[in-house]
Amino acid sequence: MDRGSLAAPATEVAPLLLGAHLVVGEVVLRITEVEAYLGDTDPGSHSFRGQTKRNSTMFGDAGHLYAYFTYGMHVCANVVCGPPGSPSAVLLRAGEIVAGVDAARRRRTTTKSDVDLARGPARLTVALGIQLSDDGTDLFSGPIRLRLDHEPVPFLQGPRTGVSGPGGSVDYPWRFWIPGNPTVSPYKASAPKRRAVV
DNA sequence: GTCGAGATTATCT
DNA sequence: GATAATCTCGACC
Repeated sequence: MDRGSLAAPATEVAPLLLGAHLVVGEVVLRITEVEAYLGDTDPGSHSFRGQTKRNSTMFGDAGHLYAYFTYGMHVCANVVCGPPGSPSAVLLRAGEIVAGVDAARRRRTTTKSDVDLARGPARLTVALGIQLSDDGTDLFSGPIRLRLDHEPVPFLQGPRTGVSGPGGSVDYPWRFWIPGNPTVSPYKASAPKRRAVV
């Protein structure tokens, strides 16, 4: 697999990234959860509203890193995919540190367990040391490297829970994750215990 | 473990 | 001035 593998719709690239390794310095992350963003189809995407200076990277060539600030405090990392002109990307939501745990944990002192080191989009970037200045980095020649030489892994896919309402479901949050992995986001549909009504 | 509210800043209208 | 692809902390079960 190489850069060409990323020149496909985000919904097809997303499962390819599951189980892939992202190498940043001495830290190696195994991707366990991603989310596909098709800019011209998903209203939730930054690019849906048109190209701006911030998301211009997402309009560029596949195989580049799209990093952006969110909520002022956090950085999220995406892998740009699809052919040029298609503002699609895959958001890295969660991962598992398989090497360089020390370096990752050093950056995230608030985190206790190794599992929590990269459980979450913003946490992931902190653990890897990805900054806003890394936006546009080539994932095949830059300091941040994406390795797609892994074996295919089983994965699950599903829309956001609770949005299955008829007519009102304009949301298309294509989420892909590796089932059974502890690093996958815990906050999903969680059925309310038996507390009072919501 | 699960639920609810606050924090904080770059970017866009 | 309003918004946002989130995280953390405290409280409850």
